[in-house]
Amino acid sequence: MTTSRNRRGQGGRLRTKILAAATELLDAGGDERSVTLRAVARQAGIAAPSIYPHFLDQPAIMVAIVRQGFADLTGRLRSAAAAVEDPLSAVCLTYLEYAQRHPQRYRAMFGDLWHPVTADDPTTLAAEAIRVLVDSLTACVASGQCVSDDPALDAIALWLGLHGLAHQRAVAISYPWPTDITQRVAPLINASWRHQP
Amino acid sequence: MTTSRNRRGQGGRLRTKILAAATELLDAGGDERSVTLRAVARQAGIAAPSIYPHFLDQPAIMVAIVRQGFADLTGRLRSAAAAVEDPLSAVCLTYLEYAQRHPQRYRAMFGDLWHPVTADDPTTLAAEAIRVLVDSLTACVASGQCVSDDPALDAIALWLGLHGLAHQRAVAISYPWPTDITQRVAPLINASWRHQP
DNA sequence: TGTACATCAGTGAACGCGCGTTCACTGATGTAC
DNA sequence: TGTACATCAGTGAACGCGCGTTCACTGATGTAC
Repeated sequence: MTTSRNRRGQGGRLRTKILAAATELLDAGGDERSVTLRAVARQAGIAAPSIYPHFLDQPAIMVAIVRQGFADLTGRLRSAAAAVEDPLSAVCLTYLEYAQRHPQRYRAMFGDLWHPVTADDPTTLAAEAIRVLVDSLTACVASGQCVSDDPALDAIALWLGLHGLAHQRAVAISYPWPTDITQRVAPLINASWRHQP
Repeated sequence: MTTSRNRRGQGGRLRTKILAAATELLDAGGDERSVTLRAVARQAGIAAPSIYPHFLDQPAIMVAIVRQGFADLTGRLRSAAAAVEDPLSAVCLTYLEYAQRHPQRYRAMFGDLWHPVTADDPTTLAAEAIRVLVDSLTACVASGQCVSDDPALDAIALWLGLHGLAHQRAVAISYPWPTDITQRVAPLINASWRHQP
């Protein structure tokens, strides 16, 4: 892609390129096994050892993808939560939309075994995204549009339903889902906490 | 393990042993990447080429594990569905129990990308298990214990909720789930279709 | 009953491959004087 | 303004490893006669 090397002091730019190449591989391959260090280097058009100044080792690349995915998802959810009308629904739909738009990334984020090691491991990152849901539900209850005697728990239950749909959609690409499953299932999932009009 | 080779005509027995070894590896390793052909051979205490008379190639081993898992799960669900009292709840709890007892197998069954190739590919096998849920819900409606205007769709929605919980529990082993999450979430999930007593 | 032989379960050694990682390097870029 | 030099981005070749798979084989088991 780029024809010349980065200028002095701009070496960090390659990191972005590497991460983009790795994400492309994940999205295309549909399997994190295809995100090997050498494959990433090939995709980025660089020599394999050039990755090391930017990533400690091969797993670090996957970790970076997952972190970036969570940052992206959380950002979108926060934007949705700022909607004036029915923010809770907006958050739910945004969540499902993200998973549908980037199924492989979603799978990598939520389908991998989570190894809590550092402060910003996937568990923590996921909790951040879920917190947006909790806050939305809490606000919904506070405004009297929803009812719940335990918003935190109900939000987790709601998230489990969303995750079930999102994950299974990301996995079973060829399963003959009804095309309107989101519209039909999403209301069912949170019907318990929502006043019927 | 076994000290002598199988007798003539009993060669098929090794297949069982290989499959058991592969399942042990999956359960222990927590990652299907550890189920390599050579690792399976080591675990079974045999030479690597000895696997070939029983499995076409390495992926065939994983396929066999998944198929066996679905057969096991579907069998348990059918038993639960035969319960005299509240069969639908029994089916749901059995489902969650299976996933909790064999998290790695559950992940392999439902977390992998599903490639529909043959008539008994994972999609079909999963549909068989889900059918038990559909039938239970339908029976529940027929007996007047539940209400639903579209049992097939509601059953899928119910399954998505179950799957969300089961899968996430299988993945986030260290996540601080409330210990009573099954009891608290399961009723929420299907509250919409169940008459309150 | 004994023996030659076909069959079958399982093995050991070897292959080529892609992987992650290391090492010494190249050559352009900026800086000190 | 010119030049020597340190720095930095990125490379090419090589390593050892575990992998999936192949091949020719061994030796026990059953069977035909």
